[in-house]
Amino acid sequence: MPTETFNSLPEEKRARILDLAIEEFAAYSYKAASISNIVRRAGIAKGSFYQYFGDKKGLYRYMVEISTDQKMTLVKDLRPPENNAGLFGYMRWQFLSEVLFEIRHPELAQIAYRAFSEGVPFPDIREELRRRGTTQFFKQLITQGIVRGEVAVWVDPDIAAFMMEVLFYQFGKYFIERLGLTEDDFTNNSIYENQEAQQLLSNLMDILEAGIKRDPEQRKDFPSTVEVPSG
Amino acid sequence: MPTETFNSLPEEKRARILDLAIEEFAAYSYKAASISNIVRRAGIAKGSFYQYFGDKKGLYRYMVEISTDQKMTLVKDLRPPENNAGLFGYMRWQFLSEVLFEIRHPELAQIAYRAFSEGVPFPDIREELRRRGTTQFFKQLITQGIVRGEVAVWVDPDIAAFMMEVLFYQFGKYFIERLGLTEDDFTNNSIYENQEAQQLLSNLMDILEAGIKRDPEQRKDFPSTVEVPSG
Amino acid sequence: MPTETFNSLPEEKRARILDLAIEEFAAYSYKAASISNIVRRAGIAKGSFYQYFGDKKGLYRYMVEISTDQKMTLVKDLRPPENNAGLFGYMRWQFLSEVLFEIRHPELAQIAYRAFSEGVPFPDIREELRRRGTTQFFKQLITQGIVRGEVAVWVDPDIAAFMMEVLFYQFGKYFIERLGLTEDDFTNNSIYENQEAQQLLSNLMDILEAGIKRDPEQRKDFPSTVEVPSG
Amino acid sequence: MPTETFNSLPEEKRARILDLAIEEFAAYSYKAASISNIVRRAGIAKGSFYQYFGDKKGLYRYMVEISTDQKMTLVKDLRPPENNAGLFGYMRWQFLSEVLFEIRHPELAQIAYRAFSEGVPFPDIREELRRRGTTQFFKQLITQGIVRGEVAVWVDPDIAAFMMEVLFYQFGKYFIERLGLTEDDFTNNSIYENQEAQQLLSNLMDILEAGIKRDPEQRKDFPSTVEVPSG
DNA sequence: CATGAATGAGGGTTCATTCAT
DNA sequence: AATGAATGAACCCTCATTCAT
Repeated sequence: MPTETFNSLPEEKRARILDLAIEEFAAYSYKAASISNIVRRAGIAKGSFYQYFGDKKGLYRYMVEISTDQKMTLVKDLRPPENNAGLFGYMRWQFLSEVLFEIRHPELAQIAYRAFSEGVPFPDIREELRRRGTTQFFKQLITQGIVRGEVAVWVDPDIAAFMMEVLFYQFGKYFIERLGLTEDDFTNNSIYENQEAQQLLSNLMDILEAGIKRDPEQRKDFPSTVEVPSG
Repeated sequence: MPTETFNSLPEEKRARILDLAIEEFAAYSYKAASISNIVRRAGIAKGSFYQYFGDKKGLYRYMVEISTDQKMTLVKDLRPPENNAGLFGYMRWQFLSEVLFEIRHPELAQIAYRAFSEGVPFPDIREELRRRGTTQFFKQLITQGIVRGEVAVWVDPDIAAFMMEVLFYQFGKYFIERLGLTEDDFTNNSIYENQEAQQLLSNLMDILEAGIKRDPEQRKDFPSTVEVPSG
Repeated sequence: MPTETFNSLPEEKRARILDLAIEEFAAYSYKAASISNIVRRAGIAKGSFYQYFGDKKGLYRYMVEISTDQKMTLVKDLRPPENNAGLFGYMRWQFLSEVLFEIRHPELAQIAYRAFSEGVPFPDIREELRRRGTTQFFKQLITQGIVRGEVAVWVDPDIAAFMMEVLFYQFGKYFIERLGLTEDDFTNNSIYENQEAQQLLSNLMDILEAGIKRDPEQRKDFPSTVEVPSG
Repeated sequence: MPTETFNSLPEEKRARILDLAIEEFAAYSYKAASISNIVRRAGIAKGSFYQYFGDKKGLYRYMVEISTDQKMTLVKDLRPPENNAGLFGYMRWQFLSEVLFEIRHPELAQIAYRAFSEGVPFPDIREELRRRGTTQFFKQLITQGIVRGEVAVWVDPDIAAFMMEVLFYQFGKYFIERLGLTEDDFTNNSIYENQEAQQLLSNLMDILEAGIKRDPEQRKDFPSTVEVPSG
C-alpha cells in the first residue's frame, strides 16, 4: 500500500528503506516505533517518507502486509505435503513452513508475532489480519480431523486450535535460539540436513499428535478440579 | 526496589501510585509507557517519582518484581496438590494457579506476559527474571517425570518445557476471553463451580498429558522430515 | 495574472483548478491556505501549479482579481437603476447587487471579505485592491448626494461612506444566514419574489436613508461626549 | 484558564509571554498563529508553554477571555451614561467605550474582531463568546427602544442590531486610522479633548440615531425591489 | 510544458529527567 | 522529603518551493 512513488524508487534505496522500517517495527511496538529513526538511518528527508507511506499507520499496514505476503509466497514455493499425509502430516508441514519463514525472515516473523501477541491498534488492519490469520485455519483443521477419525472426539477443537496457534507462533524463535542458528544458516539450506533440527521439530509434532490423536483404547477421565482457598 | 521513602508512604497513597503504574505498564510496552502519565493521574510531583524509583527503569524493575512476588504469594496460599497427584496432577495445579493469578491480577499477569513475549529491554532485569522464571521449573518437572516413568522417554525435556511455558502464559487470556469472564466473576469464586470453566481447563491438560505421558504400548516413529525447495 | 500556459489549459481543467483554489482561499486566511491541498485535490502536479501562478502570492493575487472582476461583470449585467432613482435608489441597487454576488459567488465574496476584514499581507495587492475598491466609490456617492441636496449637509462623507462599506460587506452573509438560503435558492431566482427577503433589504436601506437624508426640519445637536476616567 | 504555574510566574516574564501571545493571535488567524514563534520570541522552552496553557487551543481560549475581560474592566471604570440619556445616549456610550478599548488594547480588540469576523473554530469557545457577546445585547437595546417609543416601529430589531454590531466592531479601527492616532495618543488622554475625534464619533451616532429614531411624521414606504436579469 | 520526487524547516505536542525551592 | 517549573530532544506530520526528468 505504499505510493507508486515508493515502488518506483531505485531498488537499492527502496530496499534500504524497507529493511530499516521492518527492523524498526520488529524491534518496537507500534507506538514505540519511530518514523524519525527510520528516516534518519535511511538518510532520506522526512517529507519523502510521508510521500511514500502517507503516515505511520500506512507504513505499519504495509509491514503487516509484507509479512503475510512473504509467508504466503514461501508456502507457495514449498512442496506441499503428500496427499495421504493426513492431518498430522499436514500440520507438520505447516510448522516447518513457519520455522522456515522465521529463519528466512526473522524480522517479518517478529512483526507478525507482535501483531498476534500485542494486538493491532487499528481495527481495519486487525480485521484484515484476521481474515488471513491462522486461528480459523487451525480450528478447521482440527474439526476435520475429528470428522475423519484422526482426532479424538473428546478434544475441544477450540482449545486444540488455540494450542496449535500459540505454539505455531513461538516455536520458530525457540527453535532458532536453541540451535544457535546464525545468518550463515539462513543463506544455504544446511538446516534441512541438520539431524538435530529435524529431531527437534519431530519431537514437538509427536507430542502434539500423541496429545490429540484418536486412541482406539478407552481413555479414562481425569478429575481436573482443584480446591481453591477462599481468600 | 523502590526507596525507603516510597515504602514509608501512607498506605493509601502508596497503593494508588502502584496501581496506576501497574496499569500503565500493563497497557504499554516499556518504551511506550509514560511516566508523565502515571504521575499526572496519581497526582504526585514528578520529583517525588524520581525519589521513589530513581528512574523509569527502576519502576519497571519493581513492576516485574511485584508481578513475580504476587504470583508466588498466590501459589503459596493455594492448597498444594495431593502428594500422590503425580506430575500431571501437579502441572494441572500449576495451570490453575496461573489462571487464578490472571483472574485476580490481570494487569500483573499482563506485565509478566509482556516481559515473556516482547522481551525485557534490560539485561540485568532479564537475567533476574530468568532466575525466578518458569522455564527452568518446567524443565525440572518434565525431567523428573521421565525418571519416575510418568513421561515417555522419547520426549525432549526442553521441548516439552517450552510447550508448557508457552501455553502457561497464554492460556489465561484465552480462558478469560472465551468464557467472557467479567469483573464480577473475579470477586466471588463462582468460577470454581463453573462446569464449563472446569471442562475447558481439563481439556487442555488432558491433551498435554496424552501428548507426553508414558505409554506402555510401543509407539511408532513418525517420519518428520519434509523436503524443501532449493530457492 | 496567471501565465499564458494556464490560460491555454483545457477549459475543464482550468475551471477545476480555479474552483478548488477559490474554495481554499475562501476557507482559510492567506497564511493558512495550502497550495499542497489545492494541487492534491485538483490532481495536478506541484510543478504545474508553479508554472501557472509562480507562487502562492501569485495565486492569491489572481483570486482577488477574479473576485473583483466577477463582481464588476455581474454589476454590468444588472439593469441599472432608473435615472431618477436618486442617490438612495442607486445605493439600494448597489446593495442588492452585492447580495446577488454573494448568492451567486459566495466563495469569491468570502475572499473579498477576507481581504477587507483581515487585510492583505502584500502592499502591492493591497494597493491594487484599494484602487478598485468600494471606499472611494461610496464617498463619491455621498458627496454627490450632499451637493444635490439629497443628503444632509451635516453628514461627514467619510463616515457615511465607511458605514456603507462596512454594511455592504457584511450584509450578504447576514442576509443569507437569516433567511436560511440554500443552494437551491441560488439556482433559480425565487428570491426575488420572496417577500421576506425584499422586506429585509428594504428595512436596511430605509434605516440608512433615514439616517443620512436631508431633513427640511431643523435637527438638534446631540451632546456626544462622555467623560472618561483618568486611569 | 492558564495553569497556576503560569500565574505564579515572575510578573516580567508572565507579561512578556502574554504580550507576545496576544501579538501573535492579533496578527494571525487561529490556524496561522504559531506557538513555535511565540516561544522562540519569548525565549522559553516549548515544554514550558505546554505547562502553562495545555495546548494551542488553551492559549487561544485564554486570549479571548482576556479580551472580553479587559473590555468589561474598562467599561466598569467608565462613568456610566446619565440615567436620562435614553437609548441613543446609551448607545453612544457603548461606542465610545469600544473606541477607548481599541485605543488602549488594539491587539485585544483585534483578537475579538477576528473572533467576530472569521468565526471561532471551537464550538465551546464560540458558545462562551456568544453568551458574553454583543449580538443579544444590541437586539435587546433596540427592542426596548421600540417599546419605549424611542425607535420607530417599522424598524426590524434584528437588522438594526446587526448594523449596530457590525459598525461597533469596525468603527474603532477606522477611527484610529483616520485620525492617525499613534501610541502617544494612547498613553495620555488627549483624545478626549480632541475636537475632531469627538466630532467624528458624534457624526456616526447621529446618523444611526436619525436612521432608526421614531419620527412623529408619517414616513412613506420606499419601493425596494429591483429587477434582476435571468442569467 | 508537465511531472512529482526531494527537501528541510516548521507545525503542535509529549517525553524523561533535573534541580532550585 | 516534596515539589513542580524548566528543559530541549524527540515525536508525527505538513508546508512551499525547487529541479531533474
